[in-house]
Amino acid sequence: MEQAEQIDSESYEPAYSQLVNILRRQIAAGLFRPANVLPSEAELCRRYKISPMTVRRAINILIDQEVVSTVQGRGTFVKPPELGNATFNLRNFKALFTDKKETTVNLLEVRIVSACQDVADELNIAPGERTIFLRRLILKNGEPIIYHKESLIYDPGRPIVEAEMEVTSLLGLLVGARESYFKKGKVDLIASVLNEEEAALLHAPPNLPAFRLEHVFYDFDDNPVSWGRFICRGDHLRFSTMVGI
Amino acid sequence: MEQAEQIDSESYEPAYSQLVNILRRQIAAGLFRPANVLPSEAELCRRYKISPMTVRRAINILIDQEVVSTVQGRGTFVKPPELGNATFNLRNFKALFTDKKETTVNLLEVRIVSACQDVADELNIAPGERTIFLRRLILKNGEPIIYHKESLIYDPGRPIVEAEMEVTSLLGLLVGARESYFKKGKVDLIASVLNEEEAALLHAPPNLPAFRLEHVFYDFDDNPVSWGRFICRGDHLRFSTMVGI
DNA sequence: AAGTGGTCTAGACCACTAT
DNA sequence: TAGTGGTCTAGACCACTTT
Repeated sequence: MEQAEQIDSESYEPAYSQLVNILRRQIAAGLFRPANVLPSEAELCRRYKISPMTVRRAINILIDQEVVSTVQGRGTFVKPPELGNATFNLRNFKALFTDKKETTVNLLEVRIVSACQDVADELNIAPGERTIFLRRLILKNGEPIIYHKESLIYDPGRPIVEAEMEVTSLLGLLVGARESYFKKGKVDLIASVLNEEEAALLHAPPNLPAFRLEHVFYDFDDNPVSWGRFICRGDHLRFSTMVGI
Repeated sequence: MEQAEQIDSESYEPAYSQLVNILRRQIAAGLFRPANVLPSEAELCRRYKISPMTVRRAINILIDQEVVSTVQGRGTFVKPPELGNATFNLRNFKALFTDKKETTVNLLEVRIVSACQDVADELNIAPGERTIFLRRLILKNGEPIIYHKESLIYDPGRPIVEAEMEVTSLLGLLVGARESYFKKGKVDLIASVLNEEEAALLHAPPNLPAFRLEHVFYDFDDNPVSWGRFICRGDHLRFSTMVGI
């Protein structure tokens, strides 16, 4: 039969990973179709001469790749691709920042201001309390593509405030290139259009479609520390992903 | 010391999962901070009286939760939360569909049409070839919230065409509730605004911010079979996620 | 040399499903 | 009862880093 592929125990690639790839290839080739059952784990052990734990590990990986699902006592089944379990990540968004030759960050404004109502709500403080307000413009090859506004809790005792002032610390938010005083963050993606201010800064027409990426970061006491939003021209950013194999 | 928590081998919850939760709680509580090193795997074996494989499994889960990272020979380190590895899923989008009491789908149009240039490009056929063109309106509590346009390869020999005609098959795309003739799909998320047609159908003003969710599905020969887009009012949909713990 | 993560084995035992 | 997935052990061996 078509059982040509074997696992090379001498390979640099671990056995479980080889098996993942073998099974993915077989599914992609149509050997197993959605709702079909895969060979049992015991059978896979025999075929590929590996132990049950190694087979199990491979299956577990396929499960959280959403390629198969298992039913105890019945078997392992190929899952059809579902639009509903597509996931989008910020790789494209991050790529706009990470090329340091092409990307520059302009700090437009840093001010200590009294929190207005909505900032106070987001940061869980009383209106009028002092916050640090930052505005940044991210340029790629000299062209502005992202506008960032951020409000930070003002607390002289919290070293993060000083660090965040630096323009470079923006990268820290994105790729966590340093020790962090944050425990967690909440991130929202919202459909938007450029208002007058944003359009002017981004050299784009008002009402251009845009993504708004809002973020709130929390410290280890679960208090919000930073609230901000990225405004991204819709014509410079799209999220793309695959479902299935 | 604070080593109160132990693993209950009688529990319904597997040991590896218990350890994942114990470590997550300890990190969330600030016991281990970003850039700190976790106890070694051997140490965790001793502390929790479990075998190396079980500890390893827990660590692997924390790794792909992006909570920790490992360096061979050095140790396991707590990762700071990073905006850049936020991922968005379509749970909110799916939720707009799945409540069958509140949701109805109106099939506005089904026609066999000659493919125009852009549809031909997407479906990898010659312009003028026959395709099936569908337009659907998804209503929640009687209010239109999503507009769907789809073009399908017309091939009498392919049973999917008949199945796709049914309005209910839209759900199949989303949750894969049936056997599938698709191998994979490509999904794009794009910032948009409503045009006149969309605005009229969705009872919304033109230029309202909107998400455009484009999809192409492929068969097992990697040929595109379906191309379409969902137009979603931006005020009815937002994507939200967390980073860190 | 000692300590760390990383892979793997060869079985054991359990829970569930089919027949 | 026989076959399936699911968990777990107690070690072995390897690659890497630190001292």
